[in-house]
Amino acid sequence: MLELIQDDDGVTVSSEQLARRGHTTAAQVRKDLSHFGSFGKRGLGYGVDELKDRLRIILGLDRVWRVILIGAGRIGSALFEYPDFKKRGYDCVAVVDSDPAKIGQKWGERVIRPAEELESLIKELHATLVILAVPASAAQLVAERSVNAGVRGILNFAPVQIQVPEDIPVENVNLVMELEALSFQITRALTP
Amino acid sequence: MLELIQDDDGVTVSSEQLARRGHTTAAQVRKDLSHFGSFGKRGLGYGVDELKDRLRIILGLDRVWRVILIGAGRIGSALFEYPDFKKRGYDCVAVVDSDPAKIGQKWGERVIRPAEELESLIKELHATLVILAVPASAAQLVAERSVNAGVRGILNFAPVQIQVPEDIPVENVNLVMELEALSFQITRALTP
DNA sequence: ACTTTCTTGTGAAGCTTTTCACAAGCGTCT
DNA sequence: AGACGCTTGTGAAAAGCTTCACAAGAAAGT
Repeated sequence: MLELIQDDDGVTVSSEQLARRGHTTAAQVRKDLSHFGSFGKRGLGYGVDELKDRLRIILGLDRVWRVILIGAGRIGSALFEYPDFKKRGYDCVAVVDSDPAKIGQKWGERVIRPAEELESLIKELHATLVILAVPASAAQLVAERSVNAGVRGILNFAPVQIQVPEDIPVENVNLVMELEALSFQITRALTP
Repeated sequence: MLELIQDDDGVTVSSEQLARRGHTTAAQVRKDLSHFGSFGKRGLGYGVDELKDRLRIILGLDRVWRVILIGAGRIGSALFEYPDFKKRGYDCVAVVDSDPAKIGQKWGERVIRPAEELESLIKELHATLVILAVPASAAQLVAERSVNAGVRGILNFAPVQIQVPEDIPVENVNLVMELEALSFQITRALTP
């Protein structure tokens, strides 16, 4: 299991220390990292700087990802304001919405564009990812349009399972499902 | 793996059909469901109504969960406005924030309460879950306070791993991590 | 140089999850 | 009633993942 390594100011860090932070075991950390080559130093651990660099490359964070935000509602605005979005290598190159009242509004430096321009924006701005922050009813169509225009991955906040070609990764974030997972765990703990 | 079954208007539904919706396999669906008893009909599939009822009970959705929203910022407001929050059995019984400028504001029928009242609100309103929509720096402390006051589960939107007793389930939602998962998958597909 | 103390990388063992495969059951049609 | 077409439930096999355990290497002290 891949866990994000939080910032650390030591010079080296051992698998044991990483395990505690990442809520896993030392053996697990070592096995995970060994899949990507062996860059630890025996007796010492992993060099923090080297580890960060390697992870950056492994996760594909050595490049800037161009993202289009689809949907300028509450969720969209929450995401847009997310503190270290750009710092982490994600550049929101456009915001689109289908509501005429919102089109033209300025969000920071971005002007909200009409949804019709989605395809042309993806192509012209070379966007690689889209964030779907639209109502469930619109999600599937917008996802298809995005993929057809060349998007490579989708972060889906709409509470539906969208169907796209297998080679397009989709990450789903669904408040109600997360809550249901909690409900299930608590319920199961009560009735064994 | 448990997948939520979307609405369906047929009378029965087969494991095959469920598998397609849930992005899994027919055998998987049958095995999952069989853990909770055998209520399918051979040759036909599962009765849609019975399936819904059973899942509702299994997931613990036959009761109303009392939720307190901690943090009335962008993310908090997006969650609060989530369409079928109450319809799905979650009742947001209070909203708290530490910003004096926000305290006293009305969100729908709820008045934003000061963060100091967290413990007393949890106890008085018998809240079972909290949604953490606070900055990363405040998350751990607020989580501990919530657990000590009797909360049973946490939905964490702060971009940190919080540490709580093992018997308290935590679901994490972290925008940047989700994006990094996409980055990783796309990168891996490009460099095999 | 040698011993001690760490810690990695990794084969092997153990465990969990997923897939396969098929008997058994249900409904329909003849 | 019997044959046929479907679909479940579930052992058994396969695949995947986690933990164990330990040789091998690296620094530091003697």
